[in-house]
Formats: sequence, structure tokens, C-alpha cells
Amino acid sequence: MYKDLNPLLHSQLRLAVMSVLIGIEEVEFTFLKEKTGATAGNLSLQMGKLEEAGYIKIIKGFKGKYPVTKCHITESGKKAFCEYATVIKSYLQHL
Amino acid sequence: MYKDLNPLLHSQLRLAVMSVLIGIEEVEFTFLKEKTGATAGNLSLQMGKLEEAGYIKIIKGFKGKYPVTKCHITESGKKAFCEYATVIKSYLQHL
DNA sequence: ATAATTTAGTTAATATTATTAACCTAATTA
DNA sequence: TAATTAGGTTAATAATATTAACTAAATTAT
Repeated sequence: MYKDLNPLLHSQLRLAVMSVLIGIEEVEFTFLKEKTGATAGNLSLQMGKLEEAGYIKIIKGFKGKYPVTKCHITESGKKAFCEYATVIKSYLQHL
Repeated sequence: MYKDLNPLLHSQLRLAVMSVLIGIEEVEFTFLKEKTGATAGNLSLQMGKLEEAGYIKIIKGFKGKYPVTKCHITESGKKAFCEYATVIKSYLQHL
């Protein structure tokens, strides 16, 4: 009846990260931090989990002399996010 | 930007319970157990939390000689569920 | 020059939440 | 009367999320 909600995406912060990334080509860590309102520590951990799952790709580089972390969503991430959306909508169908 | 998701509702099982209850006047514990696929223990705990929040009302009675637990959603529960639905949809808007 | 502050994170420890496993009471069936 | 079923509850455990402390290098102030 009720399909399982992908537990990796059923987390406010990870879902917010995916939500930002699905609408944009590539973003910096600090941009995500601002958009989601998360602390750097929590964001770092949750992004690590999304990368481990293959949902996002994290690329470390430099902006001038400072290190910057950029990231983007993967095809597999897009698919998972769409599936999650479909499933959670089924929980809301009686509205 | 991203509003918080009510943590009481952002739980697969509690959301499923609310989803069932919003579409029906009153149900028995065992019906909910079957619909959600939850174990009795977990369901009992999560329903307790929903009741504590005032989102559902639990009524204990008897069906013949056996105890039965029935429950229904409250107005406050309907409101919270609708708000949750609105907020989570905002996370999915870029699809 | 060097001390304090800022940028950009990571990681260990802690707090919170969810789930299971064991348990309880009473009724029913073998 | 012994085992099983109905209908749960609760203590213990497992899983998750969040914070707080820390690292390293660059920049600004004294």
C-alpha cells in the first residue's frame, strides 16, 4: 500500500540539498550552506552520505588561493529524487 | 528558503498513519497495522506520539470481549498534515 | 613580525529518533 | 490444562542527525 520512502532522501537537509541541485548545474558548498541554512558540519556529513550513495559528485578545487568544494547531482541522483517525489505524493493523495 | 518540515510528521510511519486517517472517519489499531505494514510495537509508540501532539485521538473500548483501540484524526491533525504537504511540495518544485 | 580573525571545511562525541524484542493480560482452541 | 491467538505496552537497542571542537591555510590588524 505505502511504498517505502528512500531513507537517504527522507531527511530534511539531504532533501533540501537534492532540491537545490536538481534545479542547477553546479554549486559551491557555501552556496548550499546558505540556501539550506545548515551548519557546515552537518552539511559536510550529509553531502558525504549523498556522495557515497552516488547521488551527487563532489569536486574539490581552488578559487584563487582558497579551497572550494563544488558539487552537482548525478543521473542516479535525479532518478532517486524523482522516485522519492512520486512515493511521497502517494502519502498525500487523500488531500 | 526551505521551511522546516514538521518533524512529528516527517517520519514514514507517522505520515502513513496520518495519510490513512485523513481519508476515513475512524479506524481500528489492527487496520492501521495492516495498512502501514508496521509492527504493533512501533505503531503503538508512534500513535502515542501523534496523540500526545494532539493530532489524533485514541479511544479504547471492547469489541465483544476483546479490547480494541480505535482512533481518528483531529482538526489540529488535519491542519498539520496539510501544512506538511504544502511544505514538502516546495522541496519538489523543481521537478 | 606576529597575533587575532576569517574561510573552508572535517571528525569525534553527543543527542535524538526509530525499531525491535521481550513482555503482559485475557480469551480461545486443542 | 496447555498451547495459541488477540491486542497491545514498554524497556532496551540500533540507527540517524546535530553539534561542538578541531584542522589548515589565508588575511587583516597591531
